[in-house]
Amino acid sequence: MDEKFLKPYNPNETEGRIYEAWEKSGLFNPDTCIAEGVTKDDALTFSMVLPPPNVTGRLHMGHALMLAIEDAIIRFKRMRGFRTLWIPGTDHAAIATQSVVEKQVKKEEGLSRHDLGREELMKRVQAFAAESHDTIIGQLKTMGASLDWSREAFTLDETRSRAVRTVFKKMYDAGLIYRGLRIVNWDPKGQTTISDDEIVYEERTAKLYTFRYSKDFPIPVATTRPETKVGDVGVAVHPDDARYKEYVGKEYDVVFCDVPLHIKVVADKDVDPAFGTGAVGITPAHSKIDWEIADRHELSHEVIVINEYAKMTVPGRLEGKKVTEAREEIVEWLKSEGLLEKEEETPQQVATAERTGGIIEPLPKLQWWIDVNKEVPGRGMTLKELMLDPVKTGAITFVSEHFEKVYVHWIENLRDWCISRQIWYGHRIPVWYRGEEAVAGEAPAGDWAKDGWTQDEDTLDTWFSAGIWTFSTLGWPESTKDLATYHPTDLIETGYDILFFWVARMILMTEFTLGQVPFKTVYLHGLVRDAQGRKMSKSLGNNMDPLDVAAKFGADAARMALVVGNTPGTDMRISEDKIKGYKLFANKLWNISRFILENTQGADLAAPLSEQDQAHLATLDDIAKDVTADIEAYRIYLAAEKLYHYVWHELADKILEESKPIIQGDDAAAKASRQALLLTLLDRSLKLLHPFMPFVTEEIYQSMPTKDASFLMVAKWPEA
RNA sequence: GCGUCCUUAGCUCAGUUGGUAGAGCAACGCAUUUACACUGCGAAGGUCGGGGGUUCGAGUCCCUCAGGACGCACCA
Repeated sequence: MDEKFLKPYNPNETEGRIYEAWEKSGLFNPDTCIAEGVTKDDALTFSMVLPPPNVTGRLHMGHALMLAIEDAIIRFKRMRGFRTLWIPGTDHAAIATQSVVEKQVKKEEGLSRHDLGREELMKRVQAFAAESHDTIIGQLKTMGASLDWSREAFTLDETRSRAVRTVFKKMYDAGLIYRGLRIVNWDPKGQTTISDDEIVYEERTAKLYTFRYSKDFPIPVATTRPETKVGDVGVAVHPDDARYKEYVGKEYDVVFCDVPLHIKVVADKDVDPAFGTGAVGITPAHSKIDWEIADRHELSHEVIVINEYAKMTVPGRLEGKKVTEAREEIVEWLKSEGLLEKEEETPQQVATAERTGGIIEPLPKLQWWIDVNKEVPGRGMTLKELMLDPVKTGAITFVSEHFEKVYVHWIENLRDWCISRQIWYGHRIPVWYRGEEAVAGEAPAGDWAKDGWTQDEDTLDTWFSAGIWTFSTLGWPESTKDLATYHPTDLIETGYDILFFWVARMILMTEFTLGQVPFKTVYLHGLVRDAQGRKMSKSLGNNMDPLDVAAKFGADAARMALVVGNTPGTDMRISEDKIKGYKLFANKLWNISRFILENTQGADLAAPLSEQDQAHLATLDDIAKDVTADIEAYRIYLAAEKLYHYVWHELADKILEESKPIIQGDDAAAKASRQALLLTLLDRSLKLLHPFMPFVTEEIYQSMPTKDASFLMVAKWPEA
């Protein structure tokens, strides 16, 4: 027996060394597996992309959970003989990354991005991204992820950039990408547009003011934003509202807080007669719904009274004031003029930017959009329908079916996707202008700048490049062998919090570009919370660093703790106590091995098994059958638990105890049978446990007399 | 407002297609130079949120009520 078993299992001495050996073997790469005869040339494929972590810093426990699940599945498939590919990569994460660096520069040097300029800021961001990338790759390896590093990708590298430009052009030519002036979600803090999904609503109480534009104006109007009223061009009431019927169509000129306004009364069914006074002041430039109402009634869109810095632009007393100051000023003015009729508290959902926390200012802006309601040429369906179709037909299934309902509900409410951002880090919009001319896709031939062309200043939403990840990582737009072999991928595994951001966008982009689903199955995991059930956050100081956890208890223990009993789609709680329990389990397995190896020296593996021992073998066969079915059905939380239970309470507590007198006894046949049994049971247990605890099982396997492959990682899965 | 999920042992959670309730941790009793930086054995603990229905049979399906979490939404 190897002397290493005389000491308790020490993951710190083992895990790094094992990972290095795996990596060196090249067996994470399916091509090597085929070359070495581990995988058959014509084996079924199983492919998966790693959801690329943002290059914004370090990995958290959510990432560790993701890796534990995905690596378990990939290792299982690899051992079962599948041609298995798991592609690693990282995401440039546009706004997220740029804002981290901007904050850093502001803090350390007191400079804004405009002080630095586009080129210099990009240098800083790229340096930061490179550093984050290296940290993240190290963390992925620490967790034991068996990713094929030869195929690593980055959402902003050359191959992926080309894919982005190609998809953009294809959509542009199909008339699905358009440039349009609309009300956007403007983040004054981040100085960029954001999509609807990047908004976080915060519940606050606001004041609802009821007022009249002037003493002789016939209709009182309610608002929570008096400062926007200097931009009003109309008042809308419900068509059936008897109170105001006589005024519909009439026009009024008023002077409101020194600003001359021309107000037309219109009837629109979107107005709720029961709310406030049943009349809405229409501010087309600073409210989405007002813009639409103005559209329907041919009211002017031109009146803009707030700028990108959330400051007033109307000439006079309000000019240059922040919106909050202007609000107070106007309320004072209304009071002094006797125009304020009521002031009441009302609950309000304030739209804020997810990344910066800035309060969203709706502004009209010329932006790039993806039209989700227009028929896709040649497909007979809109993008919305293309997103729904594979889910409805079952081409894509969700591991927890209820997410299918959530997904459908979201799509039913989906509007056009704003894809342009006014930041610098990301894929520059591939459109070049010269006068009235515009070309999309690739830059005009020759020295285009000299020829009078300029490229669009904006960059693309980071989810645009993330949306094509399943095929851009396989080399598209080249028709590569990888693409033909591994796409559609089999499984996407990610957090439910990015179902809309990412999963939905991948379905959209892939259906459009390839006419394929990006993946066949969606497995969504929940949030990792602390022992009290709170979200982990910097401000609470309850963050757990996967690296610290791995250093203290071992990556195997962390992985087991994250997987056992954690049903897909539901949040889980993690504590050091729980992880410690699985460190003890690793040690238990270690000692089981020590006992078995110590007591089976020189044993005959082919010895005939007694009836009792055959029964023990059959028990494990049943477990193996169960576990295989569980993992195939993505119930890996059950598989891991069953194995834990078997190894500890069946193999150790019952069979090992029962074996002591047999091995020390005089019945040579019984002893030989039992020795062969113990080695077989241990061998199979190691194989079954490997996907969940890859390091300790590999380390033991290397000392097993039953060793039948270079690495346990590529040993054959025990099929009953 | 629309939608989704949760409520099972003191705590955290399982319970795959309906067949007389399970695990981990905690707590209790006992054992222990044992393969085990500990571990083993044993006992205890639940009217499965309330009510109703379908069924030979419901933690599991349907309805309803209550409490909690979350997602979406242009209520000015």
